[in-house]
Amino acid sequence: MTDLSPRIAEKHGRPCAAGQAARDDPLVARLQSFVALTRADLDSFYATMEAEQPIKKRRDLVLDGYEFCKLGFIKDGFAARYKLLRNGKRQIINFLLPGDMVGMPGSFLDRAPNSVIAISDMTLQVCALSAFVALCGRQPKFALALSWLAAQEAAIYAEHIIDIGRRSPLERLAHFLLEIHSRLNGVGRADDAGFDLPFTQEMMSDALGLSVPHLNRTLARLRAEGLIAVNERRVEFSDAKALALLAQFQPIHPTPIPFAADD
Amino acid sequence: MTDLSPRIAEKHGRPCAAGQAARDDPLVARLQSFVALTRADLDSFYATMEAEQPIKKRRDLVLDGYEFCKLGFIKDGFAARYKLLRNGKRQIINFLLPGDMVGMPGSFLDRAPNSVIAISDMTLQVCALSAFVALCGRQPKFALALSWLAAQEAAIYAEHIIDIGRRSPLERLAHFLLEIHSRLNGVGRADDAGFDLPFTQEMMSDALGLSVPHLNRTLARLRAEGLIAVNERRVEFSDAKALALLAQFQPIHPTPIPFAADD
DNA sequence: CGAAATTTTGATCACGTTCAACTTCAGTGG
DNA sequence: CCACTGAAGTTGAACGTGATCAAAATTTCG
Repeated sequence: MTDLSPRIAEKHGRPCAAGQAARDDPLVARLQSFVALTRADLDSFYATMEAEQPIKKRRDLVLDGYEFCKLGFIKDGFAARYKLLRNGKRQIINFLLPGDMVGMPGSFLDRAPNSVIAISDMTLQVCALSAFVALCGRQPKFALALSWLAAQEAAIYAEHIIDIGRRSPLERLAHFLLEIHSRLNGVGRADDAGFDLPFTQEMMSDALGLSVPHLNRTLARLRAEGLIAVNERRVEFSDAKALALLAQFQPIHPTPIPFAADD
Repeated sequence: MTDLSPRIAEKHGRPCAAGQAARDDPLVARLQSFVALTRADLDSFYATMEAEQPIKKRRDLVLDGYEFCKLGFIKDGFAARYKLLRNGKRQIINFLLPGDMVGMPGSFLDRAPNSVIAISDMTLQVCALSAFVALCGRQPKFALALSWLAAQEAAIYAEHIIDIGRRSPLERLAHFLLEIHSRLNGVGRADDAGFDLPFTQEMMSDALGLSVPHLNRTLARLRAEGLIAVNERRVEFSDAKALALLAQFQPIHPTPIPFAADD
């Protein structure tokens, strides 16, 4: 029904055009795990983008309570979605990594339900939500891709609820490290052995619902038990097997969009 | 681009056809808050449904770790999305109310990341994910609607993270009651004064990351402080103002899908 | 009605918070 | 080059909240 260019004949799950783009665009890398994108698709996608914005560390990207109607895709850098409470406590809901979306769920609601702050220098691709909607009208696969991304987001949040609600601090931290590693790995920002932690302990404690001292001790315990090794912000999984077992970690993999026959 | 029947001429945000359907279908009631649906739209939507399934209380709808590729829409009754951990603890991620979706996010991943169980008798409208995708190819507005629903889901999860992570048990329970009330109200299952609680205290404690005794005491405290009144499973908000202040509750309202000119 | 599930109450204790001090390190300007 | 500053990480001691376990009271349901 849509104008799928017949140029690509490959089977599902193994797209497609533009290995080029995939290499420098983490979002494309993510999308290609569940939807085939032709070069034409990518072109019309990039055409909806307004600009590639550089963002300074510590800049607020979204403000809790305000209307927000852009869609931002992180090309590089890190951010945190959080909420500040009356009592001064902060809960980090999620860390945003390359390939993640900034306007979700804020742009879909009358006002953003939380804030987003850059925790490193970033580069962002931005478009108006209405422009993306228009694109979806022409090519429904993008609307479906959006749903798929949103579902992944929800699945990640669900794990965070489980982390904070019922996992012990040790399991919680183990699960967190594995999750971040898995997500970074999915966009080519980590290797099998480990990754560079882009967060401070204060941020992690605010994400995991712990106090900073306790997070610190818990991290020390993971080290003491020989599960991880940390130096210079780099985390190595000394015993990935045991760590995954401790955390009961199940990686999140999207299923390909089940297009009927063609595609 | 899609066949929007010109039959309806009303302005945005105030749809449209089929007040009939809206009255008995909570999903339609929800959708109409952010997308205009013609009678033709509804017809093609209902046409993708396989069946209207009655479900018995305590039935498992989705099993953690198994592939699941249906989309279920709750017409009536209640369910809980949860995860069972090795240590026997259970975390309820979300309660599913009339108008909620069952296959989110399970059907979008290679395997469901959590289980869903019916906590009352239910009636469910079910379709294959692939059938819904096909519908979206013909009418992109449904794909967008799916994204909007997913974004709402994510926003609700985000609040749960904040609840469990950084709100005191009292604030947490207050927030929970207000959230459920607001969601029930949105599909015509509650009045301004209060609502019928369809959950046991054990379920609520598993949702809020508390022990049953502590949840019970916290509930008693809300009563003692004159914020709510409970009898026969019915919750009345004696002092809704104070309750919302205590919980820092901000209701979640979707913004209309920003279609360009027409529609 | 009887059995099972749910709600309520009580006593004890462990875990994680809080608060405080100290260390380490990177960046900056004198 | 070193002193200064502020941010981040580390360690310790005391306290309090909420878990745990147990049992009774109450309600629901087969």
